[in-house]
Amino acid sequence: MRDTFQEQLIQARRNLIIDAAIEVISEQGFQRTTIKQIASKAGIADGTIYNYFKNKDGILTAIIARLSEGEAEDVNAAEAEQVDFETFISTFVSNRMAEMDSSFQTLKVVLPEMIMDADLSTQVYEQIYAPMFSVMEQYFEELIALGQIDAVDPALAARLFASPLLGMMMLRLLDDEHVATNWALYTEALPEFLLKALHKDEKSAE
Amino acid sequence: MRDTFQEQLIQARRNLIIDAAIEVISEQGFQRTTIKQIASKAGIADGTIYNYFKNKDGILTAIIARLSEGEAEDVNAAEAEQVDFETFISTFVSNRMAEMDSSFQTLKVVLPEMIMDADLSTQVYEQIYAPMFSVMEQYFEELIALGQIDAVDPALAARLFASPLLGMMMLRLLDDEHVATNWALYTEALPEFLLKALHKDEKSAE
Amino acid sequence: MRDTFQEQLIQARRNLIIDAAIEVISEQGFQRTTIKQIASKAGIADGTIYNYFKNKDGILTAIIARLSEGEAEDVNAAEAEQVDFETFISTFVSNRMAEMDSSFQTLKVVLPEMIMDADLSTQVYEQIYAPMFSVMEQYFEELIALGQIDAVDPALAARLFASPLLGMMMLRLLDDEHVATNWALYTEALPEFLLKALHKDEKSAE
Amino acid sequence: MRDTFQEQLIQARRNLIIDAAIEVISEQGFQRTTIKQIASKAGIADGTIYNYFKNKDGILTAIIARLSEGEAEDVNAAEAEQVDFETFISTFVSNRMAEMDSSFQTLKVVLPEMIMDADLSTQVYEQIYAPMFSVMEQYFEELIALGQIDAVDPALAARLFASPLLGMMMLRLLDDEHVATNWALYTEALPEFLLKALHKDEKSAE
DNA sequence: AATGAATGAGCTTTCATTCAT
DNA sequence: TATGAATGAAAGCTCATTCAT
Repeated sequence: MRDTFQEQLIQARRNLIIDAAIEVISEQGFQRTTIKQIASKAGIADGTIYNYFKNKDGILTAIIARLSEGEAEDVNAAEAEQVDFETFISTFVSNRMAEMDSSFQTLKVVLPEMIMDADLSTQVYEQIYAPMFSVMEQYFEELIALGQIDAVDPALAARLFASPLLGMMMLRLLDDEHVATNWALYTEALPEFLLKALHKDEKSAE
Repeated sequence: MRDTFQEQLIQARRNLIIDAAIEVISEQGFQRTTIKQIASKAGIADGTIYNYFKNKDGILTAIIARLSEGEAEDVNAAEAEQVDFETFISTFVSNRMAEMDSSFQTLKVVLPEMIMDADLSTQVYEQIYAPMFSVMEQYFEELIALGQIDAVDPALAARLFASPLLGMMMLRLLDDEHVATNWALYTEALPEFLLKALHKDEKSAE
Repeated sequence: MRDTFQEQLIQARRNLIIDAAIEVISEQGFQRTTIKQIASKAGIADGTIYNYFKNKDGILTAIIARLSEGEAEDVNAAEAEQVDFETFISTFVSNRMAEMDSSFQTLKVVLPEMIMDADLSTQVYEQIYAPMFSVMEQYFEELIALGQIDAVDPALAARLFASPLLGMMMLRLLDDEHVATNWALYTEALPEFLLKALHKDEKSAE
Repeated sequence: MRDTFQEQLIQARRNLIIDAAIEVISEQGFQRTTIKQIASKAGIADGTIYNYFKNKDGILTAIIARLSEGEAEDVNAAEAEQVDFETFISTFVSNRMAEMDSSFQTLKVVLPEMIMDADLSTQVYEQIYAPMFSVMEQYFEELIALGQIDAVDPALAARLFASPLLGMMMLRLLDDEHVATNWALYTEALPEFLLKALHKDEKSAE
């Protein structure tokens, strides 16, 4: 009981620091951000941070860990529940788009570091994206087997399918104004875009 | 004559340094890369770099400048020549994909910095992407007017159209193995993907 | 109470550094002195200096500030109290000579920088010497009006009056042995020297 | 003949560099001045300077050497010719003041370095000032013997005598405007100032 | 003899990390 | 546990000096 309370306090403190870190780092990058800035934003002293994190990299690791928390479940769910393709797409799109929107600052922190650090990239990719693609590949395999989409390499299909969403993310990260202000519009437009792009071409079947 | 030769020598030296810089920075990021590392990779002394670049940022600027050299021409060309949509897409896709492939390391250097630095992002975005989108928007406006694609906001159409390509870039940057090893395959698959996704839905027109 | 104690600690630290700086700089000049040398002489680490001073120039500024602390008061006092000329001279001389003696090392630090940097010269001059001359000029104007000294430009009189003192300073700075070892003797001799030099020439008045 | 011509060429080159050096150094000090700046002002390449001077310090040495060229002769002359005191003073003052005026920039270069470097100070002092004071001391000894001035330590008398001149130099170096613009006036006023200050006090003799 | 590109030692400054309080 | 002053390694950058041309 006491331990649990203590642990919760510690978790709260860690979260406080992580929140502050994300806010500052998302504006200027991890390297350019100093421990002092993070501590100052969190309203604590520099040294205190080292009671909660081993070192500066530990903060980044914690930020990444937070990112992987809410992932891949609905994909599994969709697959498990055998929802039809159209429903799956719209669910998938709105979930991913909502996710990107809500964790935008975190992505701004993590993605540059992933691009710059091969090890980190591999680690996060295998942890977050690989499982997602794995599930999607299985899903697409089934769809192909069912004849609902054209027969292609499922791995390729999964990545083609994901690409517009990743592209939206890229545009958001690059501060494209139209995308930033019309996020909802893109969330609406994407399902049909994907559906048409992936759906079996009726004419070619004739 | 002599001046030209001198200038060429200087340019060659600058390129040598820029090449070395791209190589090192693409592996560990701009901030983490030291002048010593770049100099060492280029086979010269630290101080020599400052004969060719004002400071460390000057190197980044030069890398960016190199990125903007080969941009936006064929888009203009396509638009100017009024090529039909199908041809335009496949040309556009293969050009962009080839570009991304060849300047991959440079993108690995520049993109993280763009994401982390709002000013840099704006500058590069307006220099490279904005013109591209501007041309594409005009193109899509015409297509809509001609009834070749469904009537939507041209800005949105342009971004939807670009998103799978940007998504491919994202996957490359995140070291997705399937994308990296099958780049050619994706270059082939994308035009049809885009064509179907954007083309006027015949059935819905009936 | 706590704050005051903290502030005193900080002041003590600053003084420690300034003392060390004066000692080292007076021996080899500001430019030639490294932060490492000052820190080493103060018995602290390089970085610690930057907790107390913005940068290297900040140390010089602090040294100059220390110089201006004890200036110009007795001149004002003498002027205000309308002391007779003879008393004024001997007071003025012994005060100035004592001042130069006690702040000799500081002068060795500041003066070369003043000579070499026009901006600094102007700043310090206007802060320290200009007020002194201004008061002295008023004093000499009165003396001339009272017929106690020959009628000359008060500005010139003030500077002539100050010149032997500044000359003594110069000789001290140039390590003249006789002046250095007989400072007290010069302090005694100067008042009469000045009195005779400036006093109204009785014979010429006849 | 050929050698002499060659040597003259070399001397001319050296003088060109020294002139450029004095100009630049007098504005910002020796340390802050770069070889590049001196070379640029002299209209030659950096490396060329090293054909005429061993290193940067060699330039300073040459500047100092130039300073000692025109010294101490008229003092000797005056002493040798047994000119009367009044004439001696006015000659001495105008010579010294003219010297200071003409070699002002050089003094601005050399003096700070002398103050900052004990070895240099000793060297220059012994070379330039010590002989002057030595001759002056002899002169004052004679004057005292002749009863023309009060009996004091000749060394002290010589320094008191020199102090107003050194004070004028100090004021010039510190950019005192009144002194700078009225140099001629001070040259006129100083002889009487010194004469009265040093002359035997008739009243006290009564 | 003149050049100026190359060199690299050495400077100022920053900042992650430690630790006495 | 929280603090923040102290630390010192390591960075970017300058510039006296060298030397191939």
